Amino acid sequence: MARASIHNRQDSLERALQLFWQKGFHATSLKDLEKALDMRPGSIYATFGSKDGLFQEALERYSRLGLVELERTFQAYESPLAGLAAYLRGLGGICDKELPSRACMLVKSLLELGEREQAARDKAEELLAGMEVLFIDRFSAAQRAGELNSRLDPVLLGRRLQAEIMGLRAFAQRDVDSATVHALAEDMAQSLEAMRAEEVADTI
Amino acid sequence: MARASIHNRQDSLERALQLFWQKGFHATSLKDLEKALDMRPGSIYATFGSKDGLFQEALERYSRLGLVELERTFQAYESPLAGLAAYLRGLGGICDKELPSRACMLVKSLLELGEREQAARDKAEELLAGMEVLFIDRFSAAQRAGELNSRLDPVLLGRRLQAEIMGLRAFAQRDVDSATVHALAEDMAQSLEAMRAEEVADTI
DNA sequence: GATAAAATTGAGTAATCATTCAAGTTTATC
DNA sequence: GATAAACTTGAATGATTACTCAATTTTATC
Repeated sequence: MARASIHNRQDSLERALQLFWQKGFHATSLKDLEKALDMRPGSIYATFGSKDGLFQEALERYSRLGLVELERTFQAYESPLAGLAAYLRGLGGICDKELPSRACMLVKSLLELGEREQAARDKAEELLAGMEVLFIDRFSAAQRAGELNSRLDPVLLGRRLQAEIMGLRAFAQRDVDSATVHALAEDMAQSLEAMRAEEVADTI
Repeated sequence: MARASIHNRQDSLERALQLFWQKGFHATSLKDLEKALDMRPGSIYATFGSKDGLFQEALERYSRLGLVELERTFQAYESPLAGLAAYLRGLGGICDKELPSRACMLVKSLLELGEREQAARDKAEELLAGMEVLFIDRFSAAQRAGELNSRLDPVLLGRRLQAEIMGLRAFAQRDVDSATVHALAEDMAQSLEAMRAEEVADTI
């Protein structure tokens, strides 16, 4: 029948993801991808269709893995607010990890891509919207659990948290000490925890 | 003697700035610049040296104009804290303005540029550091004026504000309503104002 | 108007870009 | 081992990239 793919598709995609995350869409050439994937142009195009298509698949993979880690963090904490704070504190250590970039790949893409890469741009938008929903859900859960004053707006809080994370990670892209980013994340986490209602709200 | 430059240097630089801010460094081609500046390659290179050099000058202009607006906002308010809050609220209207991009050009550059554009990257870093200093100064002034609890760290607050602004503007780059960004900025401004010490601290 | 300095032009460079496809290689099934 | 399907190869494509430079045009001064 057929020849088994010597290059695992997921593995190739992961390598492409690392490269795109580090260098961005425009600065990543097909030559770079050929080297990173150890594949010749024909194979790359047969497998992924186009540079643009490969990039979009990389975006989806990035987002999927990010969501998994997010959910995993949430599940480790019974309190929704504690889960969100823990996620922020985890991001404080982003400089200590060996990552292709400290900035979020979705944000990098959102800021880099223009009309000529509309499809990929839309993809990044869509995936960011998905993340936003998750944050909002957590704040809603916190509210249901009585952790949060019922007058606060989970939608606003979710968006604010997303903006805060975007900012933290963009800031971390600067040439700054790990300790600085840790302190920043800790400060953000404390702001979040300060929203915790002192007493569980009475349900009349 | 000489022929007077028909293209005002500042004017050309402004056009280049608009283009670079909108499309980023890599996606802006010399063809694009030729059209926007109405200059032929020879003139561009005689005037600015290289695409990279032109970009760095554009970065500097962007930062200079940004700093002017920042200082102007601060001077309009006697209270440092009120000035910072007003700047944040002003950013809430960023979607209503016709700008090349809602995201900060320095942040876009920081996230886009790699080792191959090290000089421009360093320039963006340096200019961001300059902005950070301004924010820190304002928080220090607020502390001296007794607006801020003396136990708070102006350095941390300044960095946090910069991260928050980076986040707000990156978020505003998403396909969101103007009202959403206004609400986000208002929320951030209120957080800032909530730091105001209720009473002026006693100077023992 | 002659001269010279400065500014501009635009065709041309070599390199790189994403992409294609005919030919070759590998593998599964008979 | 023959067949066929799947996969890989890599030279070639035409477009685009940043950049150069000899020739030209413009302007200031005399």
